[in-house]
Amino acid sequence: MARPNDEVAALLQEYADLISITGGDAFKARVYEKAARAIGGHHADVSKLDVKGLKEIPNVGKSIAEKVVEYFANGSVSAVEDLRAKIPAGVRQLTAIPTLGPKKALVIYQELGISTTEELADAIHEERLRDLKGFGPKTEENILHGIGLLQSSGDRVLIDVAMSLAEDIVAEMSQVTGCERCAYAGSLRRVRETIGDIDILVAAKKPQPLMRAFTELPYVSEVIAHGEKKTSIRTTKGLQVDLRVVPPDSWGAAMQYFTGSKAHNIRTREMAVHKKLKLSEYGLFDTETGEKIVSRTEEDVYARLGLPWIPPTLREDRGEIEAGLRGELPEPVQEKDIRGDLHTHTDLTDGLAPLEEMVAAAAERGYAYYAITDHGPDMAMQRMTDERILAQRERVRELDGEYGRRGKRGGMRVLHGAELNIGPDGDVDWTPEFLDGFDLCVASVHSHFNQGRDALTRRFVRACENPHVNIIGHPTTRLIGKRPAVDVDLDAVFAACARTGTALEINSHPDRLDLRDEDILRARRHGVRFAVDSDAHAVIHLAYLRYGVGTAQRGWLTKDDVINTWPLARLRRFLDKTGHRTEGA
DNA sequence: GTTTTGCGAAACTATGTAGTCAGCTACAT
Repeated sequence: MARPNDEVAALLQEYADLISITGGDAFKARVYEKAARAIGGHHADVSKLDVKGLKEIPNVGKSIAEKVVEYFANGSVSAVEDLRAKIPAGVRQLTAIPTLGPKKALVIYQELGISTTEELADAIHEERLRDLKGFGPKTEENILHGIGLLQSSGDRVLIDVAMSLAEDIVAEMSQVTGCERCAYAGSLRRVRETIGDIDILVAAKKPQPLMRAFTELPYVSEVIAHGEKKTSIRTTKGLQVDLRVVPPDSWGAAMQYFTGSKAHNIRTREMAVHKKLKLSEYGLFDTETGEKIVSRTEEDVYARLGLPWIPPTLREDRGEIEAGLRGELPEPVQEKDIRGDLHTHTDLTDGLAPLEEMVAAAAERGYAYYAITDHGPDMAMQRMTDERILAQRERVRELDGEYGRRGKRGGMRVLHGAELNIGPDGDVDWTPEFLDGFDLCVASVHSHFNQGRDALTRRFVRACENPHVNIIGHPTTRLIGKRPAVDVDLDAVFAACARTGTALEINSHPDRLDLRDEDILRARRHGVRFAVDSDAHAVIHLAYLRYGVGTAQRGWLTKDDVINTWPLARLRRFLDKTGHRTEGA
């Protein structure tokens, strides 16, 4: 079930789109978009607010507040229904076809009555678009190509897939003569969980050799656009990559522009306008004289706007501008702050590498501590027994002895934990007495995802109340693009975590990234602590931590919010939920 | 339509590139 705020945000966004498509007042469309964003990002449940409460949300006035109340009272909003009656849903969907926007979609609907992709394809084949003003043979061809792309996939890809391609392209472009600087930007630099296209920025005096090298990369399947300043290609796997070449002294302004987000850029450019300046990818200019003021570094650009440099992961127009103006921007947790990984597996259960290899790889990463947390026996397919886990513990204690005295930070302590299974009623593996023997326990839901909201909420809360459960693993159990998050009252779970001293995991696996940024922002308001873990099932997975850290940053977390940045002594005090445990290994 | 200003009316509009069709549209952040 979608969060009520998200339902309303989607409805208001649709209304804004419909206003744009029908050629309505541009200001009005913009206001609805702003209100949709504000409500989507609002911390309180808007279904429980009255008109007065709703009006306290920025960019929500009387009219929109009343529409929200109407929506929750009737299940629909008459103004939206009126526009829906004029413009079939299909017309809005037509704009999902690449190269077909609202203007052309409306013309196609009004002149030919077409509102589905199939009808449109037929009309093109029957050459019925030819007579419309603004439509030529190339447009027909592009629309057909766009329909093909839409049907073949066009989906966003997981961040690790995009990252490895981007790093490869950056390395390739950096080799080209004349390339002074090269970096990836866009949603990848902002560490969004999925990536729609890859943005590569190059600083060079002469763009042509770089543009040519770019279009000649081995995995280019199609050159979408090929200009002097910008070239776009599609890879053989269907991912679009945009290359932008700017003069070297525009680097800072160009990075600022190309990193986005779009909403963040609109805000910064608005701020420039208010100061009688103009901000573009080439620099910050005086509007009247046209004189360039700054452009070399992002810091220069932000500073001239009266802002501190804003970390890319915060640039989503979620309050970072206001916080920056107030001097209250958080210092986001960094990968180097992480002292240890608290959720990892070995080949004793479903991991691929033996304990010794995982521990050695962890030490290589410079960790001060590292926890092994294989699955308990309740996940029957893992074939765990008391004997097997106790034998592992013995070996962990030996390794702790070995590694405790060496390593990059004066020794790495090896902790013995487990990943417990939260059963349908909230129970976990093993007896309390047996669980006493672990240094820490992660507990996660692995099955029975569709119990219903109330039962699932009770289940999570019960796990939090268990004195042996320290961390809730991959809390919503989603798999990006494959399995939705469980329907649970997250605010109730967050409150339980804060009350019981249970941390929430930010699982760094690119398939999961769970919790996600928006949930982290909400959980943080409850005073919850977090653990950024890799959930590594192989040595190479330990490096996924970078994505978890990026996600934590997007949730505005600082070092202090994340328990595995803490020194071991402080971590141990946190892990001792009842305050009764004696100091362990 | 909301916010700001000062109670009805004014102000609010991001910027630039490439493509395609003959002035815009779509798209990128």
